Amino acid sequence: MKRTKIKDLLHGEGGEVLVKGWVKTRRDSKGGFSFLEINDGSCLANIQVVAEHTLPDYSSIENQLTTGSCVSVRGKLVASKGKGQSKEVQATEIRVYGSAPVDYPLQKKRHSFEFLREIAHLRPRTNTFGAVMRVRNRLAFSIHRFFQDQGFVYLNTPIVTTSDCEGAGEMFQVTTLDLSNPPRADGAVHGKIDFSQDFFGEKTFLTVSGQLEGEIYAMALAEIYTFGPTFRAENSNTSRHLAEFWMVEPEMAFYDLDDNMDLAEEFIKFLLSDVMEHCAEDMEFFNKRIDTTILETLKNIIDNRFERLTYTDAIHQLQKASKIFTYPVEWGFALQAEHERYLSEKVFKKPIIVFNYPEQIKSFYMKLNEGGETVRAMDVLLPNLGEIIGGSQREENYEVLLQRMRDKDIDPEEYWWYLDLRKFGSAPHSGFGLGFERLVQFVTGMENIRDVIPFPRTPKHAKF
RNA sequence: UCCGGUGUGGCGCAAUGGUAGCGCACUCGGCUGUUAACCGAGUUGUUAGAGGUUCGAGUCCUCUCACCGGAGCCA
Repeated sequence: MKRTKIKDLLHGEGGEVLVKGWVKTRRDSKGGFSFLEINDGSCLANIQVVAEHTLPDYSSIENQLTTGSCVSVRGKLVASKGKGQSKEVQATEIRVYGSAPVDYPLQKKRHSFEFLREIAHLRPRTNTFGAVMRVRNRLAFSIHRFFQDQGFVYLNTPIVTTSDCEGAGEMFQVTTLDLSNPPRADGAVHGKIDFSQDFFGEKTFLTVSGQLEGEIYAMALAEIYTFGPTFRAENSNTSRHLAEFWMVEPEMAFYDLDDNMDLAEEFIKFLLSDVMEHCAEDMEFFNKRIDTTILETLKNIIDNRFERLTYTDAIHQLQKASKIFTYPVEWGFALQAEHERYLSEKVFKKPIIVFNYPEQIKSFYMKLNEGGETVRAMDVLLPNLGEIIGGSQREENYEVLLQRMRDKDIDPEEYWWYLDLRKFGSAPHSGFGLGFERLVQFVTGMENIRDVIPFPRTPKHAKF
């Protein structure tokens, strides 16, 4: 007999069923039976199993039916005689796959997320992490659907790369050299390490972004997107940063900055409404237990147009604010978290897109506006979260790009292939990057980014 | 990395410088178509580590470690 998932069971017809899952809790009745709450991860809800103590072999398995144990239950799906659930399984046979001794760390009560991080191998069995991972899964799925429906090509960019100055952050070096005795140039004991003897014959790193490679394929397939892991070796200790995280990076030929912003806004709205529709039960849970405003917040975002303002207008808005900021508000300086929050949370009270940033504070590949003071960069800022998307129209003019690289001390030799894209059949194009974990964080209302990825990697932490 | 905070039974938390306690979990007993069940009893601690001040330190001081929050960097 095939196992029925609890998700399907709860809408099922009744009759003979086979359920397999983990015991959340057991309540004994001296009326000669016990209640088992079983969860199999297919949904948030448990199924209640009624276990008569007259079942064959019940006495021999009774002390194995503990919180955390894994069981297989054959029985009949019937209407529940008790309150609190409409259906339950009247067991006719219970088998224990694996019992859980009393030192099972998950108790029938709330645990702190700090504690659960220490037991990352067991935390998926909690309500919260089950719900987070189902939502995360749905978001990943709908990211693909959004782009696939519009004919974008899913592109896999390399994890190991030789570019070491994309400017996105510190990089993890990848090497197979013997670190206790690396080969040295000209044999000197303290000479420079000779990376020509390394696995790839030169210095290599884990990627910080697939954007530049994405642009290559956008210059052939027109519309592509990447969705993969990225790595930053920054010593960032915040609730919004990971050393290993997943990023979505669409890159589109023939898109200008306005098209880019349109796509970003449409993208976010699509993802939010999709998850509200398809993860309704889990989202209700978040709204009840994690953040009581989350459903309202998401709905607001779906229903309202993102406020778009230039960096210059943002500065004006901040300058006329009565609030005293810790960091100076002056044209040419980067917007600080406190500035971004003030704009999205206090002034506009909704997502905002700031665009046309000063040229000096943005990357070399962003398209220079006329006048040369600003570049066509844009950031999507969400209330309570901050930056979720960063993007730009790319510089497609060969000479301008070359000059921008020189101005920012970037060796054009190293990016010869990137420059070639402007030399041979250049085209206006744009793209953006979305931090996947930040999206999951925002949608679920979870406060710490370490709790929306199965196994978080942060400074001094790579366990599991 | 900087600033601030926290570290006490398995988990969540108390404790003016003066005998380390409560809730949950666990064990035993009672009760019940139960719902984070309930009622009664019981077990569980080198108070993160090292040093110092003091008659006396969980509490004050110094250092180390870990974790949390905020900031910077960014997605």
